[in-house]
Amino acid sequence: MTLADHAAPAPRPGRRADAERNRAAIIEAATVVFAECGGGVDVREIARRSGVGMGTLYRHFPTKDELLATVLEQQLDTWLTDAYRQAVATEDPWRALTGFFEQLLGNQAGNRAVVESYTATGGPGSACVQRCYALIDQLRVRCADAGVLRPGVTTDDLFLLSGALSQAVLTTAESHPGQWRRLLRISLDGLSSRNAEPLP
Amino acid sequence: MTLADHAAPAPRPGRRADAERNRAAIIEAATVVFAECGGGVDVREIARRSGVGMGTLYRHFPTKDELLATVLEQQLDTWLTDAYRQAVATEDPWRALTGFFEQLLGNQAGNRAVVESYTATGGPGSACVQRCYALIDQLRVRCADAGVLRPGVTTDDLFLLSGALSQAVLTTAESHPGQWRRLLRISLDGLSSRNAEPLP
Amino acid sequence: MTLADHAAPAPRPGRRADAERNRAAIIEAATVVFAECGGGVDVREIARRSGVGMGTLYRHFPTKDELLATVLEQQLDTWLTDAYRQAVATEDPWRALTGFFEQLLGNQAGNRAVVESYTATGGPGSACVQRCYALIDQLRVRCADAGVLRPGVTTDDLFLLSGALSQAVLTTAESHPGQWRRLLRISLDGLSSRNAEPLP
Amino acid sequence: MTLADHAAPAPRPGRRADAERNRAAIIEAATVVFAECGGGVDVREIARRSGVGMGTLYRHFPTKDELLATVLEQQLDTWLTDAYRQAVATEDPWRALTGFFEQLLGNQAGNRAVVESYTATGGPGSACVQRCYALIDQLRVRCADAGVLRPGVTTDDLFLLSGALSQAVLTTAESHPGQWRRLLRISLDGLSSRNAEPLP
DNA sequence: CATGAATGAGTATTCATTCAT
DNA sequence: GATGAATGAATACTCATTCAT
Repeated sequence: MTLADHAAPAPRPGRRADAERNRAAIIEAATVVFAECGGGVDVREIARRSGVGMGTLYRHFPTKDELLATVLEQQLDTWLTDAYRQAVATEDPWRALTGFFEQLLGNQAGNRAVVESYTATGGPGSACVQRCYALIDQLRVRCADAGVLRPGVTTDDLFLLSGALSQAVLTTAESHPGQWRRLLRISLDGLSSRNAEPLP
Repeated sequence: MTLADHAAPAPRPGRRADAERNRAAIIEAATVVFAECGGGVDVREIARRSGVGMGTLYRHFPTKDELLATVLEQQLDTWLTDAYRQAVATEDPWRALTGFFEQLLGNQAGNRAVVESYTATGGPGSACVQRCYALIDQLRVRCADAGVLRPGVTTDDLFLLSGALSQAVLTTAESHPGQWRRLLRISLDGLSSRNAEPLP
Repeated sequence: MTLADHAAPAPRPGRRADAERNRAAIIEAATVVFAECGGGVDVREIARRSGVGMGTLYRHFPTKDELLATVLEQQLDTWLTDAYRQAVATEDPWRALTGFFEQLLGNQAGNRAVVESYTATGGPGSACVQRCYALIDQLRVRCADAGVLRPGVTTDDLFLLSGALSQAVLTTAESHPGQWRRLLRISLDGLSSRNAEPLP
Repeated sequence: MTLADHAAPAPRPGRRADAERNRAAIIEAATVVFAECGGGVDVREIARRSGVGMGTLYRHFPTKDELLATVLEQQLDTWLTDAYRQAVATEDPWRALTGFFEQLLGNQAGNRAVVESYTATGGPGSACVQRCYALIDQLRVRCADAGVLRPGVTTDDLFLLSGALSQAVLTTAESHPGQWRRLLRISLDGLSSRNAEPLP
């Protein structure tokens, strides 16, 4: 898997320029609106902020859910790409893992819809979740090979941790921004090989 | 603070018996329904399962939110009472803290509305949150005094952790029940005084 | 089968008076509106003319289709009852059959929705269609026993004829009202035993 | 009136060839789609099956109704031409009339839009209806002159009969294909001079 | 006081038609 | 001329809350 596979906005050939611009406007507006208001917002609000009519919106995304999914996937994808880029550039396996979490979570601050989707299904859609899972798995293996990871820790554990922490990120987004970093540090310390007790 | 302050149903004087019975029935039904379906359920479903009419329901709780809050408060109150009872009965401060989390989270397994409320406001309502916060504070102090708690850990940290973990409880309720215990163990290990690095 | 089974408006016990009044108002308005505009009308129009809110309408009829079906059934039921009453009171079997058709079709003049439903499914709903079918069957047997009916004519034939003629009733409702009676007469004459050639 | 007047596609001079080809493609697709799905189909479906864009479709037919009318006219025109050809080739006036109906109705089997249009306006559009009416009139006169037609039967009667029977054709298209022929036979027998009673 | 019927603004989605490319 | 993207009013249905019985 390479970075380029996901970072590009995927310009479809033979597509009219303004259509592509509208599609982008819709996604951009939806990203903001979903993040601010959660998945329950009125579709009209998104259309309004996109500057397009309802029909246009529904031409590009045949369902509100599809739009939501697209936004979530793209959002998470961007974050994953950023986080992964930094992780591979980091020599120390443990720092790579730590940095990955920090970056991924830092991006989610205040994004209601993403966290909601974690709540509902355990992930915003299989394609993207799988990628996230795969990345975490890579990082876990590096740490395990280096002997810095607590024995018995699974990728599932790390993945679940990311979900739980994104909840914390959201909860504290307004009242105590940044407090989640303390929780992250605590959890990661619990994951270090210095804690050798078997997990339940 | 004593247990009795909160555990009793607070019988209001001059209240007809059947009114009290209705109120109890509403809360009982709402507890089940909110837990199963989340805060988004139709109020009618609650009225139906309570066996009372809509008017009665709205006489006791002028708003859906008020009913939700009441249910959450009572729910959490019960759990806190249980958890606290066990905590005070436990000599070892660390075990007391551990047991408290375990019991509190174990109760939340599958309760959609409670976790949702953590998501939305950072807590299910001030009165109850304060009590929870106070209990956690007591447990933290005991651990800190005994020197078993990582230095610098605040009550806010522990409280936020409880919220994050309830998210994990819910996420895995159906697919991987019990996996949250591993996360709890990891986090708590990160809280032990064996990890002495300062938190961010 | 007796007349009373269907003619009564079926007052449900324990039902609030105004609810029943509303239900009646809705059906009445819907009957008019569906007849005038066909099944495609906006539900709001029916609510408006009923003098009730949308919610009330949907409380009584959970679906537009259900309302439409109810109206059609009741409409047809009333007509059937009228037509049947006259038929049984008529000694001569052939006149009974003739009168039945005449009365049934005469009622349908200008009712768009009823004819539409015949178009779509071959009948406005099984319960009522079955009754209609059964009545026609009775009349057919009487005629056949009396030897006045063309041999080989089935109830299906008569039933289909009624549908085809209701189409004619509607078509000519405004431009040539009453012309359908000529068609009815022609068809019925073709059904008399004076025409003995076998049907295809 | 000759056949050639109507059967030809009326090539408009100064028209580019591909425009004419598009127009033909649209009509062809629309014919199929309207027949299958009725007049309520989405115009897009027709554009899709035509292989042309919406703009092209609306350039040729400024309105959906206009397209529908065109299709119906051409459709009926073709059928009429066929039916007429056979009618003039038939010596016996009664057989000519009978064959005309049979052929016309046989073509309509399963064509939703045509029957719908009969329902709505009493005919698919004046030009074509007039031709149909004229043909029926010719056949009626032949029969009347030969003394095989029931006295008093008008062209209006026959025309209305054709509409009523097309309803029957559609109704039974799927469940009892061919049953309409029995009804046709019955009605035509009612039209024979053997039935001499005056019509209402 | 209990009941549950009534309310009506709000929501996602469709489709005939127009217009920029 | 052709294309198909954009438009936006229209439509069926929901649900928190009120109020007549």
